[in-house]
Amino acid sequence: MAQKVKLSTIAETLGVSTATVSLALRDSPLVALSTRDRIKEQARALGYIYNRRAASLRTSRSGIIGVVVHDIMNPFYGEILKAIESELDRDRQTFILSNHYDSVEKQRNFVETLLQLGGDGVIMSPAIGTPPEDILLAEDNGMPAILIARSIEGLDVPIFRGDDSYGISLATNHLIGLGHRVIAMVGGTDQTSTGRDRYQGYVNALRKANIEVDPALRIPGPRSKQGGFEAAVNFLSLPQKPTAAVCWNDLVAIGLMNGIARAGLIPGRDVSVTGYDDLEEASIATPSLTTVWNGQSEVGRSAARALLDKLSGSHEPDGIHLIKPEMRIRQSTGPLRHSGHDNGN
Amino acid sequence: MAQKVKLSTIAETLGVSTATVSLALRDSPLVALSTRDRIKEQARALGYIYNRRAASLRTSRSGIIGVVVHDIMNPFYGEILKAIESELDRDRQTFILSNHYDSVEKQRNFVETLLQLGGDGVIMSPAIGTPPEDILLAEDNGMPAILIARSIEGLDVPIFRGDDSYGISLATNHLIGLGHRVIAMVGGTDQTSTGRDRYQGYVNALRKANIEVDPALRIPGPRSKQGGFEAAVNFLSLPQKPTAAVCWNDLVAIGLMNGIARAGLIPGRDVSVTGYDDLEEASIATPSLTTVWNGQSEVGRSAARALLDKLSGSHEPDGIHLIKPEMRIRQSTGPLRHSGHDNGN
DNA sequence: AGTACAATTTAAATCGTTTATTTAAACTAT
DNA sequence: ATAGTTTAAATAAACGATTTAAATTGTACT
Repeated sequence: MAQKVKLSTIAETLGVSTATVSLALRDSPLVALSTRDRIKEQARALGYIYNRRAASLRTSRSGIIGVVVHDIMNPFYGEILKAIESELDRDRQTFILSNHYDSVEKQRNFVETLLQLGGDGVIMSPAIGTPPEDILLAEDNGMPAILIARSIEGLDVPIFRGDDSYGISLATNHLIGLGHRVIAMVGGTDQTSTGRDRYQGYVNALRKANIEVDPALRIPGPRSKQGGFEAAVNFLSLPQKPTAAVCWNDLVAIGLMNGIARAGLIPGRDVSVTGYDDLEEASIATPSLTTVWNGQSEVGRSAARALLDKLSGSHEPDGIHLIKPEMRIRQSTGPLRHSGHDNGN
Repeated sequence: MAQKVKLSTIAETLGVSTATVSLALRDSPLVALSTRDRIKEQARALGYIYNRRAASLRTSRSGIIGVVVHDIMNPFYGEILKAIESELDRDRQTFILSNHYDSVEKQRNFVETLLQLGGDGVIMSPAIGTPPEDILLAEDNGMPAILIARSIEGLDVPIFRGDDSYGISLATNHLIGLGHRVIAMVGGTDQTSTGRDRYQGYVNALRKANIEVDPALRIPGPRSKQGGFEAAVNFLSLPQKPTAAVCWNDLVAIGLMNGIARAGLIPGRDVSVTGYDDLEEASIATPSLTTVWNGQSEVGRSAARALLDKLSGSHEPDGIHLIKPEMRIRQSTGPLRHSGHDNGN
């Protein structure tokens, strides 16, 4: 590798000062247009590469934004990330992505690393059990945080997420409207705000329809396709013989449908299943999945926008921003058939 | 935010020099153990945060490694990324992830950004049409590159990938062994090395079994679940009435099976379908998918390892590293039934 | 007491930018 | 011409760490 080209290399070969070069490359009107052109041309010719760490050392803006979620391979987060990416790209910000897999420690390491790199801000879907201090660590060191998808108690940081309680009640009401009375809830956990909200929404909808809430109809845990698949056994052997399932998300729903199909029943006919999120996949599943659109792209876009606005000082975001979910009715739900799924028993 | 704590803050409050503090925090034997302890304690007490950009300005090692692939939401890359992540984590390297969506320009921007940030190295699955110069840009500026999954002609950079030609011939042979003679190939593109290799493997296997290769049986294009789903229509209306499909990857296969099911046929019985990659999802699909394990975790792990070794100077990797794929037989393939999929016509 | 040696600590240069302040040159207006 | 403006470029001081040569201190031995 040839000697590294830096501002001073350009300056020397052109017989000007580094200050002039620095200003010229950033198109400052302080340097004459003709000089600017000469300098830019030379920079290109020499293959100059801007050294951001040197610059940010001086300016204390790195152009780096961190994003940490449970699992970037999970399509739910994937859709959010895609929206964040396109919003940040537009502002020419570099973003550093990480999974925390719900490990508070991994998450803290990430925030720490980001601080070391001089990150300008961070967007996070906090790990289960995140103590407020871990978020404050960022804020206190001048790196504003925005939360997505999950809240943290006792913390005043802007958050963007879907209205889970309302959303799940949409799904539940849809099933009730189809005549179902024994409706299970499959997946999720009480350890996240999202989990509690969704269960609450399910309970509320049942109550409002005067259906007794049977805690045994809840199968907590699954959050993945694999989990939903495995939960099918459990679901099919519930003594109350549910005719429908409100699932934690689309992945669980698809997994559950696969499990149900594997047992010889036809999802959408013998058992109605709703998902949550409306992933791309929902519409091509077999049967296509009735689900609730959870505004992933909206969450990602507006969280990123909020952070950028805060950084540029143009607007200070705060409080909770709830995106209104919407029902998407497809083939995985249908009217109650009186045989139920136990083959006429 | 309180005044920023830096080395000199610690030095002053303790009455030592910044040199001592710097050395102490990195556990240099040059500084007395007692002093080291005092300094570390103070650093903790003051909430000191190491400034990596300042340090790397001096040391020219940033601890940043870039990874760019087609689409991180694609589970195939997801599994590779997971392996890379865990390997880099072990070495406490930060990794910056990006999609290029097969845009050469987006990919070049990423490399450029990485250079600006002082990235130590980059792992890439190059975008379609990547000119060798774009890789050399990295190498020439002291940032070694390692390729994964896809090759680039005329470039001497280490690469790790599955043996596509061999792998796809495994799948093809499996179908031939089951009695199938009219076997379509669904998905993929000639624009990547992978695409050409896989088609070649399919052709070779057919030839070796003395089956005539009919170009019309190739449905190029699809690489996603959605794509496979849509290709079903096309597949089912081929005049040669194929009884089996070798798919580009698991996603296409699953999509295709969904499409086939939607048309009233039963995949695994009426039409045999093979996937490629052996994603987690393959085993829970309905029917479970016969596929070829493509060594994603192995590719990711060894590519990361190779880069780290190169950076540490302990070993210089080079050449092509082919991972041997393995057959995974499940329920989506079965013996040829003489009715074919056209309902006895 | 003087010397040698090891164990600690420090001063100062350096990494590649940015930016406030100066200087120099070129115009303007009297 | 001269003082006053504008415009253009240069100087030099940061930013926050690392690193090496040099200085300081302490110990041991003759």
